[in-house]
Amino acid sequence: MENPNRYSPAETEKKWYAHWENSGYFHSEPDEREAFSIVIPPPNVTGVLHMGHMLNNTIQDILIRKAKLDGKNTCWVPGTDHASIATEAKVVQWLRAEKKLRKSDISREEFMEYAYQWKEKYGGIILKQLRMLGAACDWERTAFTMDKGYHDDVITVFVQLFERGKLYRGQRMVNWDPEALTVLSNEEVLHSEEKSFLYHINYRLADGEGGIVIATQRPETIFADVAVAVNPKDPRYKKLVGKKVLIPLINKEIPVIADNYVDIEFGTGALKITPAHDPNDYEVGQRHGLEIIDTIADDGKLNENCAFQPLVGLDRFEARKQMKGFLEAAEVLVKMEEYTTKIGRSERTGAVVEPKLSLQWFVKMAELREPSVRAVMKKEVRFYPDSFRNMYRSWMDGLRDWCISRQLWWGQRIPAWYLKTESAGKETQVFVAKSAEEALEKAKNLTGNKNLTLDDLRQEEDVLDTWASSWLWPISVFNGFQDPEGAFKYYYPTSVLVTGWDIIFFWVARMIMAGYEFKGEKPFSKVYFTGMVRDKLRRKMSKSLGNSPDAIELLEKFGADGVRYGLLSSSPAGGDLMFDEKLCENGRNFCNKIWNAANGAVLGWQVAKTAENEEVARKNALAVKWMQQRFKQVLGELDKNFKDFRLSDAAQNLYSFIWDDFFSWYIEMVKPSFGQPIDKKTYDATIRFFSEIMVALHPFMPFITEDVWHKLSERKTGDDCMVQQYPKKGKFDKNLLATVESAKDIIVKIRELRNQNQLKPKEPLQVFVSNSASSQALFATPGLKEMVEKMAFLESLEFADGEIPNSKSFVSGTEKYFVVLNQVIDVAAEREKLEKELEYQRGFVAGIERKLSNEKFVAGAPAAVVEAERKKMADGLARMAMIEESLRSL
RNA sequence: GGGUGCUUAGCUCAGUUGGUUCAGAGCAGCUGCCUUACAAGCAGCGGGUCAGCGGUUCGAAUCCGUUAGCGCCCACCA
Repeated sequence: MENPNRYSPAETEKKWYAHWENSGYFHSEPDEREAFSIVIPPPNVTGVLHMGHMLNNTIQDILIRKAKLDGKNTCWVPGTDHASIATEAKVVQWLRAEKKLRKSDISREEFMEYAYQWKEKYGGIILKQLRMLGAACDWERTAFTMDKGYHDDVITVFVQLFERGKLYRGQRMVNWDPEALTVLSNEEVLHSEEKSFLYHINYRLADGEGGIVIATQRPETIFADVAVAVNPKDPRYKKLVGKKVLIPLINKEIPVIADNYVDIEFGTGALKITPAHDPNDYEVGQRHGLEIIDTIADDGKLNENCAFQPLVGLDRFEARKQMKGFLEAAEVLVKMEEYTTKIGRSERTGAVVEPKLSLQWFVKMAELREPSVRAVMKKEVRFYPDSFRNMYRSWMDGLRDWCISRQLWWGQRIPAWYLKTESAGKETQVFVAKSAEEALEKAKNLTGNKNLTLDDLRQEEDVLDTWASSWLWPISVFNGFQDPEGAFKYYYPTSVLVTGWDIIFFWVARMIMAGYEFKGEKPFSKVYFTGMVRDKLRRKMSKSLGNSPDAIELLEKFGADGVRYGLLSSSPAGGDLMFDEKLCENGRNFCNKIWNAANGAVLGWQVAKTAENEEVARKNALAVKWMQQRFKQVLGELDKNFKDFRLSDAAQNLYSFIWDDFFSWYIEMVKPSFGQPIDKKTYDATIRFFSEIMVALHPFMPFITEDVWHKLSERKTGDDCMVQQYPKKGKFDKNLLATVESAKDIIVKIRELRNQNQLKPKEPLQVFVSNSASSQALFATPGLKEMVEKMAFLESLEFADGEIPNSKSFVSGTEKYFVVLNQVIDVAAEREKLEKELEYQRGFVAGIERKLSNEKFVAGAPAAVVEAERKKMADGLARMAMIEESLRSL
C-alpha cells in the first residue's frame, strides 16, 4: 500500500514534463536575449539509454535549466547519429530475421529504403527515454545525421575539402575489419593484451647447409613473405645477407636483406618481411623495392595467392592452428614460445583487425590541425578539466591522415565519379561534385569529351565514416551551411559541449577542426568532459559485461530526480563515477525529505493572523533573518561552483543547505508547538524561502521542485518553477551568521550532554550561563535566548555569577554553561573528563604560543593571520581558566 | 618506449591562491529514540603520521626532489 508520507515520482514526472512541453518552454527561437546553446552528443540511432547517457544528459539539462533561470534564451538540440557500421549491422540482422533477405540479395537502393524503414520503426528510442530523465530538449529541432539537409551538408563539405586540396584518394596500409568488411580509422581500433605464441621457424638456405631462424606470431602469413631481414650490424647474420633462403612448405626463394629496423635483441634477430600484412614490413618492403603478395582475402580467409593449397580458403586463425602441424612435419618449427602481445580489435565487431593495403579516401589532417591546436592551447576553447588539453595536444601532434571511406551502404555515399571505361581500383581520373550532373560537367571539361553522358559515369561505392558527418553537428543542426544568417548566427558558437573524454579524438577534436575549417570559428566555447560510469570493481559499464543496471528500471525505482541527484552528487568533471545504487537511494531520500517538509510540515501548519501573534513573530525574527543571510551565502557558493562547472559541489551545497540548515534547523526553529498556530509573517517568509529554494534546486531535480513549487502557493498560469528567475546571491551579514552559529553550538552541546546522561530529548532542563561581558553581549541578540530554549528544550536559561551545584558544565565559545541535573554527579568521572579537556586546551595554547614567540612568524606572516592567532590564544586561555574553575569547585 | 595523472577516514572522494574557518563530505559503523512532517527519519558520537623519505618556508595535504604502488593516453617491436 502507498504510504502517504512518501513521494511517488511516477505520475508527478509525467505530468510536469507534459506541462513544460505544452507550455513551449523547451523550444527556442532567436531573440534579443543572450543565447545559451548546447548540442547533444548524438547517440546512435540504434541506442538505448544507459548510465553514461544519463550522467551526460543530466549535466546538460542542469546547465540548460540553470541558464534559463538566469534569463538566457536556451536551446538544447537533441538528435541521433546514423552510426553507419552499427546500424548497418542491425539492419542486416533485421532483414534476415524479418524479411528473410540477405544484403547480397538486394540492391543498394532497396537496402537504403529498408534502412530508413528500420530507422522509423526502431530508431531513436533513446530520445523518448531522455524525456523520462527530464531533459529540456528543443524537440522541434531534433536532428539526424542522415536527414536530407544534413546529408547535403556532408556532401558539400566533402566537395569543398576536395577542391581545397585537403582530400585525396590513395593506396595505404589501413585497418581492415574482416567481419564488417570495411576499413576502420585508427581510433576505431582498440588494442588489448592477448596471449599468443611466438613461432620460431627455420628458413633453409637455398644453396648449402643450415638456415636462418625467424620468430613470428603469424606463421600463416609466411606465404606472403618476400624477404628475411636482419640488422646490418648483427655479426651472427653478416655472412648471410644477400643469400637466398626458402620459405618452408612451398620452398620459394627469397633474399636475406639488411635493414636497421630489425632489433638485434628481439626474438632471433631475424625477421620475415611480409609487406602485405604488416605496416612495418610494408615500409621495409618499400625501402628495398620488394614485391607485395596479398594472401588474405577481405573476409580474412587465405586466398589463391597463398601457394600452399591445403590452407587456401581457411580463416587466418584456423590456418594458423594447422600451420603448427605442417611446420612440425616439415621439421622447421624450432620452438613455440608463449607470448603476450597487443592485438587490435574492431571497436564495433570485435574482430581482429587486419593491416591491409587498400585504396581509400583520406583527409589531410596536417592542414586542418593548426587553428584547432591553437584554440585549445590558448583556451579559446576551454576544457574542463584543463588536464585534457595535454591529451588533446599529444594526439594532435601525432595526427595522421584520416581515412574517411567505409565499405558500407548506410551512410553518405561519397560524391565522386569515375569513368566506366576505367576498371575499378585503377582509375586515373575522378570527378568530385555535389551531384552526378555536376560531375558530368566536370568530366566533360576535364576529358575534353563533350559526348559523355551520365551512363558513362560510375559513382564511388563507398560511404563516409560516421565521424565525417558528426564533426559537422554543431554547424549543421543550426543549418549553418544553407542558412548562415539565420538561427546559426544566433546560436553558434554553442555555449558548452558536454561529452565523455573517450571521444575526445573521434569527435571533439574533429568538431573543432571542422568549425575552423568551414566557419572560421570555434564550435563551442567550453567542453565539459564527463567521466566514465564504472561499477564497483572499476570496470567500465558495458552491455557485454552485463554490469550496467537497467537505466529505465533505475528511473522507475528511484525517480528521475533521485537518479539525477545520485549520478551528480559524486561525479566531478573528468572524474570517473563508481556507480552504486546507494547514490540513487540518497537522491530518492532527499526527494522524500523535501516532500515531507512541504506537505507534512510547512503546509500542515495553522496560520494565525499577524495581529494575534506579534509575540511569536518577534521570537522567530532571528531565525528568519538567519535564513535570509545563510541563503545568500549559499547562493554565492553555488554561483562560483556553477561558473567553474563544479556541479557535484553545487549539488552538495544545496543538499546540505536544504537538509541541514533549512529543514533541520530553520524549520525546527520556527515550527509552532503542538496545536498552536504560526504567525503569518514567519509563515509567509517560510513559504518564500521554500519557493526560492525550489528554484535554486530546480536544475538538479526539476520534477519535485516544480511540484512542490505549485503546492506551496497558488500560482497563476505560466508561473512555473522552471521559468522563474534564479535567486540572487548577495552580501550577507557575517556577524549574524556567527551569532546563530554560537547558538547552534550551545544547542548541540546541551543535546550531547543529554545523550551522555541518559536524559530524555525533551525533558525540560535548567541551564545557566556564567555572567560575563561576552555572554551578556551574545544574549543581547534579540530572540537568541528563546532560540536556544526552544531548540534545546530548556525550562529556563539564566545568568549565574558563580558555580552552580548539581550541574555539569561545558564551554561554548568563550562562555561557560551549567546544565542542572537532578541526579548525583559522578565526581571522579567528571574530573577525568575536565582534565582531559584541560590537557587538550593546554596543548592548543602551547602550539600557538610557539608560533607567536617565533619572531620570523610575527614579522613574516600577514597581520591578519598573526592577529587571529593572538585571538585564538586568548580564547584558549579563557577556556582553560573556566575549566580550572570547574575542577576546583568539584 | 614516450607522455600524463593518482595515492587524504573502513569505502567513494572534496580540499581552488601555502595561513583562523584545514584535516572535510557522503556512505558504512557505534549510542539513544516509532518524538508533534519524515525510521527512505531524528538527536548525538567515534574514525586519518594527508603513500614513504628528503628539501624550500616563520608556516606544507598544498610547492620542489626522490622512492614505492596504482591508473590512463599515445606508439609499428616481429
